[in-house]
Amino acid sequence: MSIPLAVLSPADTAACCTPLAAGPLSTEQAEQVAPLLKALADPVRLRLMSLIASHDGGEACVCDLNDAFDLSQPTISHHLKLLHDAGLLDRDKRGVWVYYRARTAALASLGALIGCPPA
Amino acid sequence: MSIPLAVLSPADTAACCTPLAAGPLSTEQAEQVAPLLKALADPVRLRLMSLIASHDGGEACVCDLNDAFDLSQPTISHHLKLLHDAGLLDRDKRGVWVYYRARTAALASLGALIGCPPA
DNA sequence: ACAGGACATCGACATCTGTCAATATAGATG
DNA sequence: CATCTATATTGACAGATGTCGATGTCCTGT
Repeated sequence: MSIPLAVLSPADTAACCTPLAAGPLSTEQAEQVAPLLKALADPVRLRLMSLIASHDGGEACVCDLNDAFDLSQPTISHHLKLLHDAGLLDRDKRGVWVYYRARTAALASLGALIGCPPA
Repeated sequence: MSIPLAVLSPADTAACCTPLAAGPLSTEQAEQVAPLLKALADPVRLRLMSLIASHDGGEACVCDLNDAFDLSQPTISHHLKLLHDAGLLDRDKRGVWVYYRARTAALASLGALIGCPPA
């Protein structure tokens, strides 16, 4: 199933700069956006996202990610699942390895909703 | 005490567009940013921020905010405290009333870190 | 000084979250 | 098939989080 980003992604929000300040969010909108922020709101998951997003080709193998943390393999797998379930990561299994790719469109929409640097 | 936004606010991040993808976040950076996201990662607090940020003069009285939710007054007070402690809201007591103001600079820095719409 | 209203703090509670060790699954290779 | 390796799932547990009712604090009028 695809990720419902309708709240975030319409072209008019691309006009940029704190739609948060553009008008009160509806309860429904808030309840759709909060889970995305919650998925990002953890130091480990933030680092995972930045590691993946900044990796060559915009994707990274789990095997590389495990080594970057002082955490157990199941814990990393758990965080990756949360990010994937939230729609912030795409998953691609190739042979024995699994590659995750950052959904930059989702990140951009989220960032735009929170606030952009004032032109 | 002032809020440490050094991780976010230097002018070079204003260049915009997913610094998340610009390079791996350090553990320290991730641990500084995550609490800000965590403060925002709740439907009630998201609505509070948008209500305050979009209110006349960029500030709102608690008395108005309480009415906008189906929650007890202590609960709203609690959420406001979290946002204030995270550095996303300024607090200003005037007489019997307390006014909260959105820290748009903090929001903009956060938004820029997560991602902006590709130019 | 007193009473009333606006907001914060406290204590309690159920639920959610991050972590691990143990185990399962699935693909590659002998 | 048997085995090894990479990743996911499960079960358990300590600690964090959202909510409330009760109570405290501080300002303003009377």
